[in-house]
Amino acid sequence: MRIATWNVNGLRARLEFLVLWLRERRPDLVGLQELKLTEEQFPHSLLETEGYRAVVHGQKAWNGVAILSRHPVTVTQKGLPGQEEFGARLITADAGGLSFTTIYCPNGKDVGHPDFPRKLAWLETLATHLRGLHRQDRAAVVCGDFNICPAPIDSWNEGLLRGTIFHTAEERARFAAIVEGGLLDLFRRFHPEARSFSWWDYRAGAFPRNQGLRLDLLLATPDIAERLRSVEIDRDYRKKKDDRIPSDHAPVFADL
DNA sequence: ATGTCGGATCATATCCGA
Repeated sequence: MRIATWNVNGLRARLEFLVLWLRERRPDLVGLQELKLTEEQFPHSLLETEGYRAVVHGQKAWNGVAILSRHPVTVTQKGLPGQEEFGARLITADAGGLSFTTIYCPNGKDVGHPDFPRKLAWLETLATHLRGLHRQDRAAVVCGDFNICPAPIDSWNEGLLRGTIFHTAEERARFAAIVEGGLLDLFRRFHPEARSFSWWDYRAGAFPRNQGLRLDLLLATPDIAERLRSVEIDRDYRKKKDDRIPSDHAPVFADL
């Protein structure tokens, strides 16, 4: 089974890219973030012709998450309870014999911005919510755009950026509390030393210079980590394809 | 070079968020 996460940065702008990727990689289960559309605008029928059912938690213009599945999928949660005012950023479904959650963490903007403490509170709420979810003691995946560099190795320049957004001790402590609830970072488990990134700013030639961050993660319970065969950051799909503009995030996928 | 995107609007140019 192939599971994946991808921040598409606007599904309507990325639809051709998404279809090409689905055809080439054939994932079974995909968490998508930053749809930037309402559920009514979601291209259900087009994706059905590609072999995918979808559950969607959307909103106008911003945020929005969805789960695509080649197999039957049942939504069990839309939205992070208590944090709804921060937008449509969480969805959970049962599919493929596991609980699959995808999240889009608030960006936080910078450490002095009012959104920064709100981001920390959102992460604390997520940790508490996931502990409740995982108390059911079943196979679970939590994936998405965490908007955190989990460790110095996950940044192109920790020395320059330490203490700035994505690189603070406060964010890393909230992230540690999430994984300490019983989740493993599949990419880091499979590639303990790799300096690989999943996001590169559109500006300043960041992608050709490989000035990126690893913000997009597949977390899973230990029973799933035991089944892990490979994990890959799909850097090819951060590249322009013909005249199509890529998302600023690459997909990440794992084979179980 | 804070150099680019996607989406919305008091729209065909400018803003906001990332």
